[in-house]
Amino acid sequence: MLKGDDVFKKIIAHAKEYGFIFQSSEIYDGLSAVYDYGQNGSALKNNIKDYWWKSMVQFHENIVGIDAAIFMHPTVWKASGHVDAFNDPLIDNKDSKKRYRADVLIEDYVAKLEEKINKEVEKARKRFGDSFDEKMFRETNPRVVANREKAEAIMKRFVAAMDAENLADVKALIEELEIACSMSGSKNWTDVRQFNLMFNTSMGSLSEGASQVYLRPETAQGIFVNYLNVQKTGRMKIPFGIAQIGKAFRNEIVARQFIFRMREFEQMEMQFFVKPGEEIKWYEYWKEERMKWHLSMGLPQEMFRFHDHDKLAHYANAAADIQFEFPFGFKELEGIHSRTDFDLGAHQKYSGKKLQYFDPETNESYVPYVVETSIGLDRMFLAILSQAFNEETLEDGSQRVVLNLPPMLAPYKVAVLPLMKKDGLAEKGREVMDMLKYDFMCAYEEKDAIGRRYRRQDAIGTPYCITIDHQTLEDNTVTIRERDTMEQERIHINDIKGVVAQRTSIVKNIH
RNA sequence: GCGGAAGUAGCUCAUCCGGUAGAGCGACAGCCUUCCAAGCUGUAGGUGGCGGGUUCGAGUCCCGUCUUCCGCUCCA
Repeated sequence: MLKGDDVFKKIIAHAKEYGFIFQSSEIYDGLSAVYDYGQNGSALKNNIKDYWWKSMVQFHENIVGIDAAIFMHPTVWKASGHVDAFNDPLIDNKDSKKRYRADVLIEDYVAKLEEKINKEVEKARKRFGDSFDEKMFRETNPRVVANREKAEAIMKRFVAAMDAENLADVKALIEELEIACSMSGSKNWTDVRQFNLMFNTSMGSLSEGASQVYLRPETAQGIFVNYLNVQKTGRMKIPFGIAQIGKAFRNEIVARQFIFRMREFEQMEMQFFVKPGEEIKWYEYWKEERMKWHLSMGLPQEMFRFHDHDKLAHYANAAADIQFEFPFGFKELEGIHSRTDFDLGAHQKYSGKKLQYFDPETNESYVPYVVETSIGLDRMFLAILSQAFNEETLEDGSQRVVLNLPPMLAPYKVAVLPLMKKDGLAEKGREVMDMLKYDFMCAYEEKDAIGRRYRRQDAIGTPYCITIDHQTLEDNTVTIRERDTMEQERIHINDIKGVVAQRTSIVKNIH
């Protein structure tokens, strides 16, 4: 992979120019942090999905796949903690650039008032000695009463403003109270904004009476709520896993870096259900397995590293990222988390349904522990694309831009190129095309010089080019050109299918 | 969100101090050519991101807005 500041820009430009990634709604000036996959991008993305799915589901007897809906019962997100944890009013100090939760600022202010009251009380206690009647003092001392009434008024107004979703009044309150940023001392605040991680929409055709539902911010909950369904109908025995690929939505405040952080994105997740006490063993197992998976695609080892989390989320007792060295640095690509029994436990509590597993060996029931592997499909796409993108200077001094994609992931596996249109070469090319197209994604091109067509295929990462020349008409042989080396060999038409299948197969990548 | 930069043809860019936009590549059609882009001919493609303002006249100056990139901030 190339490095440097310009490379990322080049990759983005290449992704657009060759039909991999377009900005969403581009003709309307685009929609921020939303992207569309074009003709080649969707093919590459599907191939990544396919490889992941096969690696997780097809190659593991004890892992099955599901496809849960994006809409889920609103209580799911209460149980998961998403509703409470990510619904905060935020405000920024313009001078220090420091971001605060508006509710915390106000509550801190109120806490200070209470401190004042308590100091007042303590002072009085010393002054009056044993005869001090605290209750009486609190109810009658003018300063205490004033502060308490002020605190109560503030909280009342704050709660009312929040209930009415009147964020302007929350800001007004902060300004009236002259709350200053603790870092800069500045009172120069931005507007208060509600940070809603989750997108919401209404279910039901009439807006009144319709219930609010969320677009899921992660796919995992679709697996958890189906845990019992799958376990029972699939007669699954612990340990077992449920995999899923699907869209998720997060209303990121700052979404950037191309498809690295998008508002609509796709996750490939597998939740592995294990016996309590064995979760760390499986956590270590999946960390290694997932790293092997990345390396199986031929991506260089030095571009990956583990990053263990020191600070754990509320649901986890161990967590690590697999980071990839993107053109803009090492960033999270995949997460492996030991989620304990937090999710199933929470759903058991909220739903009132028993989400347990009866272990015939020990003759006891328990809520399984969960080890999660969760990879961002779009990030994987970007990792592969940025790793594959290369600008080469050839021996003759000419340049070529090539995507050295793993052959099994390439949008087109093979391009069929008659050397010339005339002399029946085009017709022969069509025959070859018809022979191959049911087994492989094939491109066919007969326009322009052969060299130019090779370069076009290089630019979209087609690993093999079949060229039909005059000799083909005589002995039914063609040349097959390898993308990375540009070397050619002559093979019989009847062997093309086998050769391409062998060289682009997944099996080649499995150890 | 804050600060900086940018936005002109599909792509990369030009257009002097304001005078109604051009090139290369690419695309398309044809010619030539028996193996690694840039031979020949022709054609299409732009209300200069969008909206206002100043001006006789704005791609050019001013304001707003959208989008992208970079830095900071944030990120279950």
